[in-house]
Amino acid sequence: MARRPPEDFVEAVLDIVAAIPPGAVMTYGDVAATMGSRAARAVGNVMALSGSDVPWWRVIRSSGLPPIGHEDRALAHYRAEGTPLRESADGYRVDLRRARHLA
DNA sequence: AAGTTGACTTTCG
DNA sequence: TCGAAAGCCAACT
Repeated sequence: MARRPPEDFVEAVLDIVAAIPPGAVMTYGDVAATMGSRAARAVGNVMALSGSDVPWWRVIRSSGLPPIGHEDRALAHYRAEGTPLRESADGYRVDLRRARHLA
């Protein structure tokens, strides 16, 4: 199982995530791409382990949905920061078109 | 060295 | 617009 990746990888991810301005979001793929890699999954793994110290809710999937199991908490943050949301029938999803932050 | 796993992405029907 | 399948990357056993 994938446990904690080397600190270099972790720090790189945390640095990028911490650089995302309030009200904006980035997809895992974008974060990975910013690091010069496409390890979207590895990024998610890092968030799951060390994401406690960074605004993890600003990192979401390409679908505009936050990580599985954290949709509720993320929503609270989005509403507090004024992140553009698209309200759906039984849920919501971030308006990537406007909230996406390019590094 | 080969197989498994994961807060993913993209393509196809 | 949605669901299933395949693809990819980094790390662990």
